[in-house]
Amino acid sequence: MTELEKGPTGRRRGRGARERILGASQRLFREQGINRTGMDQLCAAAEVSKRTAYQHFAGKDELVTEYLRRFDPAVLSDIFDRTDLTPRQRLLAVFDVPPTTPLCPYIATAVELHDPQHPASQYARDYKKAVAARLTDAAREAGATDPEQLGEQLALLIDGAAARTRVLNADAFPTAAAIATALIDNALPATADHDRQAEEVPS
Amino acid sequence: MTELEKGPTGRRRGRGARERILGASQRLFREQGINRTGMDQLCAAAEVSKRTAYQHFAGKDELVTEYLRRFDPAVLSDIFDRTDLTPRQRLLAVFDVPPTTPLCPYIATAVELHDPQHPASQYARDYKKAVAARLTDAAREAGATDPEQLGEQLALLIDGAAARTRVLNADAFPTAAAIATALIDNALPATADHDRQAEEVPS
DNA sequence: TGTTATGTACACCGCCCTGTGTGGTTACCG
DNA sequence: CGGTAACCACACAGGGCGGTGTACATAACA
Repeated sequence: MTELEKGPTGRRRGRGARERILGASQRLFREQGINRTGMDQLCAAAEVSKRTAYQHFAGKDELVTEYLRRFDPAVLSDIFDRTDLTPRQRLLAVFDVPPTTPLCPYIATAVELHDPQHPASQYARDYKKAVAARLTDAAREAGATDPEQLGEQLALLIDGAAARTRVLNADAFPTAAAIATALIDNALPATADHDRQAEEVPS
Repeated sequence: MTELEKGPTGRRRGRGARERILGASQRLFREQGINRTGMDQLCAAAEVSKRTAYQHFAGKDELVTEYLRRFDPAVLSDIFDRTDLTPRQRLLAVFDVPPTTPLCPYIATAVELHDPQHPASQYARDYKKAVAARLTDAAREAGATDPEQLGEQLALLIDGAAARTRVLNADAFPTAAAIATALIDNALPATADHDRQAEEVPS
């Protein structure tokens, strides 16, 4: 269809440049990092002229910020909105990340930009707080004695697994899951048996 | 000064430009990040001519690698070599980091360089493994049922606290310490009481 | 004292970066 | 069919980057 209509240089013509730019950002920023990905390369990968890119985004900073906002649906919501899991299972499902994930882009972006006041860094903070809040909700739902503490602890485990996976080049999420199990079992003394039975027969 | 380095002929070398360069690296790389610190600025801060810097280090990559090697004595050894602490106290002392620490430079470097094969990234991996090994040793000394698991878990907590502190701009080490306490109490069922008493009267 | 390693001063190179100017082309929509 | 918004091609500015060339100064040692 329209994909086959190409210009002199083989680039796709037509509309939807913004989505192509953001798509290329997802791939390149994760694979190569933000600082090592130039706008030239990015525009080439998106099959978009440089001029068009700067008509959609005021600058690279704005593009980076917008790039970070496109993870939420896939990561946060998909796990927490599953109703087929018990609250306890939901708390643990966060650690069942497939090894395809290179690194939490929020941490990577915050480190690469190195400026806590950068809009993208602020968004990363907000996102991390939102995840902790979600975990706290699930912990409360599961009947934890101190839901806020457990939520914050599990959030730290996620970040620890992400950072350690990056540095060691080896999956650290199983270790985090083991810690999470111990913490949850400690925090849910009364309903632990019931929940563990529920895991055997999810529905 | 007392810092004497031998040349090919065994003679003393000069006035410590190398040390000044590495000192400036410690400050600037941590404060601004590696990618955002140019060699010009670095040499100016070290009060060293650019030419001299490139006579001591083949390139920025080599300087970065050497910069990473200068943390070991201050962080790793100082804590683990304290004999006035019980093994259990040593396992927890790692989380008593003063809030002056901006971020674990090993994680930051690995993320910034973004190349797992870079010598500095490899050294970061080695260092993280060494820390985990030290923790495992202490865990074994403390009589943990599975020292390797506990060591790896505590190492993950350290990295989690570091990463989270960076992203949230708030100290996450207390949370990590709380988790560590729970894990240690779980892993040291028999000797827990003895160790806790030993804390009251360290020597 | 003279020699040599060490360090200085500073201009300079080539590269890549973000970002723009200009003018032409294409797709959609009334 | 005509208008307009979106897009393209390409060159280029301006600056920072890592790294070098050249010529000179100094400190330590023989």
